[in-house]
Amino acid sequence: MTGIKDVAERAGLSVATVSRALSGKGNVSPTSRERARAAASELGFVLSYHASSLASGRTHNVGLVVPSVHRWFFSAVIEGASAALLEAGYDLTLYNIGENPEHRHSVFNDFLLRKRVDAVIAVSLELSEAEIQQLHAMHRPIVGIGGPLPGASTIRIDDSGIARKATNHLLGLGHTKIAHITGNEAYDQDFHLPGTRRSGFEEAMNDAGCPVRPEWIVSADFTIEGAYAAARQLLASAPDRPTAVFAASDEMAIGTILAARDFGLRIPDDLSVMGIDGHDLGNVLGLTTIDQDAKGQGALAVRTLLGAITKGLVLEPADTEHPTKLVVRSSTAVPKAGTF
Amino acid sequence: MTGIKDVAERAGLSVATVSRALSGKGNVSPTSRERARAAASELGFVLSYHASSLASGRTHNVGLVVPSVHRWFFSAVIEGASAALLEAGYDLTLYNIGENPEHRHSVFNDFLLRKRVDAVIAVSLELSEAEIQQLHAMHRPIVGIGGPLPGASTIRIDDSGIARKATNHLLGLGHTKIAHITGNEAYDQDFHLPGTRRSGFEEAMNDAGCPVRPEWIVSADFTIEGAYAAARQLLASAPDRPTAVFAASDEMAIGTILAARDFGLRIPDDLSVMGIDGHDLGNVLGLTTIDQDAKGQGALAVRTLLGAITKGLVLEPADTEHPTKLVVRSSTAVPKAGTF
DNA sequence: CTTAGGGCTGGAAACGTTTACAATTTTCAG
DNA sequence: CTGAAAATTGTAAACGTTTCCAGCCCTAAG
Repeated sequence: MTGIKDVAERAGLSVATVSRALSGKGNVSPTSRERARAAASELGFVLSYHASSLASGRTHNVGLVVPSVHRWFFSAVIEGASAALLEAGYDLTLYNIGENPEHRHSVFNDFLLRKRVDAVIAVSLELSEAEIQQLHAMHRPIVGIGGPLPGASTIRIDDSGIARKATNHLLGLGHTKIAHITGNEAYDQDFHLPGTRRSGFEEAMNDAGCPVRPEWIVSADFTIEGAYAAARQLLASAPDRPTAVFAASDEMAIGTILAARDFGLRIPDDLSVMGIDGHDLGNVLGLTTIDQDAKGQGALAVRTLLGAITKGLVLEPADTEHPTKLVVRSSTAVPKAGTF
Repeated sequence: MTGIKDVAERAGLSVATVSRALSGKGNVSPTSRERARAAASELGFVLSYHASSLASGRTHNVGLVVPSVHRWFFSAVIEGASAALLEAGYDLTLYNIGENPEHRHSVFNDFLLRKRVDAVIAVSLELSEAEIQQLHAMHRPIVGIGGPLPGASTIRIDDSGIARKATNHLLGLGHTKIAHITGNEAYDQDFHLPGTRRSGFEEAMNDAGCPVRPEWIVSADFTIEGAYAAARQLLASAPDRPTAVFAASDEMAIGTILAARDFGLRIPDDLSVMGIDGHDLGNVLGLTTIDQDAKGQGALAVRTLLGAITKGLVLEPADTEHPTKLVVRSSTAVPKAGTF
């Protein structure tokens, strides 16, 4: 394997100068820089990042911790972060926590501490005190997406506000009998995200003077499958059925649409449905939603971190609110006159 | 930061012995091992993987190259591989090629050559000669999933066989007017996967003496959205419509189901639909499919690689066929008597 | 004509491990 | 008990960079 020594020899320079020339740090004369570059490319030299990391303390590697890969939000964040990192020449190390508590434990207690990453992005993770400790023990910048993360910068959307916005969209169309599909306890513990969106929903309803009917608030696990089951129950009681459903995520809205079809309910004629997210499927299904640009959030997290890393700054905790956008499609409409 | 020296000092041993004790390699007396362990945990010592990698040449890190994260197959492979790697104490570095040709180029020409990974898993990537060269230039074991990869071990399913199996399932129910949704040219260039499945379909049809109608073979891009559009065209011609659709992937089958619903076609009464994959949504939609256990394939790839790495063997190219399973749900049925 | 200061360069000391090698101790068959 | 082989241990040399430091040359101000 050709090392930096070979390059130095070939270029007729010292190892130190070659290192400076190739990394772009420090002062090197244009002549030397060019000679180093030429020699390196002739030899097909590529840096050993282990050696480089060991000597410099920079790893050019960012850790991304997610609870799941296949769920829409996380895969979108991964794609956004991945592209941004690739452009910056950084590696992305993926830690998928999954359901297994042991995996979760080892990620926080072993993997992240190995000094392999320059920074960490944690997505939608509710962390225990101990886990937060471990994160900060790395002494690396951290950005949290989609949830609070004490002591770290976070990127989030205005959950309460968009829930109100969504609810108001339905109210504005004339709906009053609106059901809400929220997350279940597990998620609320983690994050309060379902709770926050639910509050937004309730506030908007109250402001409009519409009663919130407890039996029309059902919970699911944020997946299509889960919401499908929940929506079936909700929609089963034919005599008194909501005219609109606001789901706390697009995946749950999709589950609702599928369930509605099982009952022969046409959308939006018999039932208006909307969600929150900007899921790719939304387009096909004509789902009205609030796009939260998950890819953009991933990319923003990367930019935030890289900025801090290259400037060598300590990232002071800041809370960035990511913009969202109401996307009206065909799953919501004015309620049919005389619907119950 | 506490290093191995501190541990050695505290344990009253030499650095070498501590290293051997903690890594489990070489002979160490039980007493010393225990003392080393104790000292390490008291000090909260964690190995610097950079230093370790530099000295040993082992990175405890596997690279995973995928064309996309959000599509079902890839996210499933990622989850399978991720869990297996986590258990083995390995990091997973994700290279998401995406659509951008520049990203693709830099992954093969920069990232992978940085000697940062012990092995590489390439998923469903059609590689140019040059890219294959680059891969092998790493001198690291490689496993390909879901497609041929010259000179490397591959894990694949019997595409032709399962296409025949799927088609036979429909034929067995009594269908003769069967359409097929295949991948488009881009994918066939890459991979011949759509072509192979399509051949399987045609063979089964021919064996059964059923005509294959060219206008009933439509292509899409393997996504729900793409297949939705394609299926709408296919199903638009009401007077002469197939009674069953076999899609080359579950996502395309789902797109078909959504399109069918737009036309008021009931499934399976008016139209039987089946796919290939084992997509999570299949359960909700009652989709009959052939489960290819993508997670399992990811995990198998990891086990294959790790076996080779730990034994220090060169991985001789082998082709492993992963088993698949026909899952009959409610999207396929005997065709209605008298349907055209 | 001095001299301070800055650009450029090379030597060599890190960075924190692993591991070859040699030295020492233990084990055990004869 | 003896010697050979095996087990255990420590010393020190890698691993391939980055970066501190000192030296040199050159410019420009005084």
